Amino acid sequence: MPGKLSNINFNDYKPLREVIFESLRQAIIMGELKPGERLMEIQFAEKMGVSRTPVREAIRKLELEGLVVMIPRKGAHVAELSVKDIIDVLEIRSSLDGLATKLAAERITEEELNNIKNNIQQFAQNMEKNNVQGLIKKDVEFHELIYKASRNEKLVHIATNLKDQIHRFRVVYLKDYSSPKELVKEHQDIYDALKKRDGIYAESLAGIHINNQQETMTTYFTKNKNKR
Amino acid sequence: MPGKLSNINFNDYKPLREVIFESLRQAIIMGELKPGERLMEIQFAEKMGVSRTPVREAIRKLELEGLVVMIPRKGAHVAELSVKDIIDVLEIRSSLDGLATKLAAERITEEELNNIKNNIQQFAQNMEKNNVQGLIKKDVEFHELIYKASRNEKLVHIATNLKDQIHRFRVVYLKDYSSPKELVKEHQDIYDALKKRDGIYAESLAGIHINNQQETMTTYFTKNKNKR
DNA sequence: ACTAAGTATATTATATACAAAATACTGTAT
DNA sequence: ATACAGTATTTTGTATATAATATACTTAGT
Repeated sequence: MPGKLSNINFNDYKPLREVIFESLRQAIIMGELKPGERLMEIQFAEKMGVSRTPVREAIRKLELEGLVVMIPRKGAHVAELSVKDIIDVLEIRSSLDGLATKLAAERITEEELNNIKNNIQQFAQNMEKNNVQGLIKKDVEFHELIYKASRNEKLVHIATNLKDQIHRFRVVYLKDYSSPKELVKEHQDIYDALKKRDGIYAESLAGIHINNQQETMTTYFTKNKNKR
Repeated sequence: MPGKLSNINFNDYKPLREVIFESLRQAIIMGELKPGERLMEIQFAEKMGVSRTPVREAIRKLELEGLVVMIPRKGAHVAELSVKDIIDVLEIRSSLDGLATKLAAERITEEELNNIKNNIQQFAQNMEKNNVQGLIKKDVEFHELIYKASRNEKLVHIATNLKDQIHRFRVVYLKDYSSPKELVKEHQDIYDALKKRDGIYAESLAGIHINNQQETMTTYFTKNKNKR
């Protein structure tokens, strides 16, 4: 068989519902669809030039993921984000990041350690350039790298979901209230612990790292209470 | 307004898709639908006397929950359970049970503590009667009580999902390989720590509790390796 | 018997249709 | 103006229809 053909994947068909699912999901995570905003099937179907059926199926999945709330016979709307919700998510993340980092300390490869090293470097570069969007991206990536190194797919899945649930909000507060310098220091410390394969220390550092974020976030909310 | 009427909830309408979702979900968790078994829309639709539409929507949700795997254009089947999957789930549970128990130590009410006390008592009764089904039920309930006391709804949601993903399997191994006496002791210790509001100790006990289950499970698999 | 091509059947993916409920609108009475 | 009843419109929930793909079933050739 000619080499070229073997590179083509004939099985990359993706159902419409999946495309729509990812599209709506992204729109919610990125804040284009605001919390509380109604999701009307016909509207999306027409905008995308498809029928209601695949849109409905996409919304069902988003509902289970917690990004969308359904009220029978009334329809779906983007899930609201209360302060309690965000604290709840960060509480869980603190624990799961600890676990992921502990597992990563046992299972991470040299290559993966290098990827993390590079990530920290790039984070620092974005910091110098005052590139907030880039900072967020690299911060998200840092945690993804560690989760992947844990070799626990379900853990990756849950963490991704939790991260996405509060991403809309992170964009807001990370911009104004966190200090990237501290973040980069914390990332560096975690990396060092991973490199030394010190699971217990890495675990506690990761937990503290998220707890710090929780505090930053709480500060943000007490200062901006009036805006709500 | 007459008192009687106010007790009636006119808003208890549940869409068919939800009924079907829960029904299929239960069938998978309880093992009536076996891992790998195909889920064909028409079949279920006819059996339940409905159209394919609500069945499809139910399956989409089950897919996101991880109980069902979809292959485009080929259909859905009940997710298989590898040993790795179960270890992964228990790894996460160990961490989350620790978290839930720590939080519960801070937030649990006297009434909830009593419920746990009763639960342990009932567990012991089932043990004397050699009632395996009852044991499993009370064991599940014990953990549910603690999760609820954590006052973190998302944590409850995730833990429920994880629990259900491996429930089919638990039924098998808990019957033959775990020693209820140790379980009751561990539950009792966790209860004592909660009562004393000793979060740190309660957390570590809860983690160990799940790790023990993981070991029991590993033993089960090494002994039954040939059967697979 | 075993394979391969061709055909029939079953199943999924999507679109459309229709009933029932929710929402928006309109006009009337106060 | 405000509240309310009644109607029109929109939207959801479910059923059905249709096209495309996948699976099962022949049957011819070896």
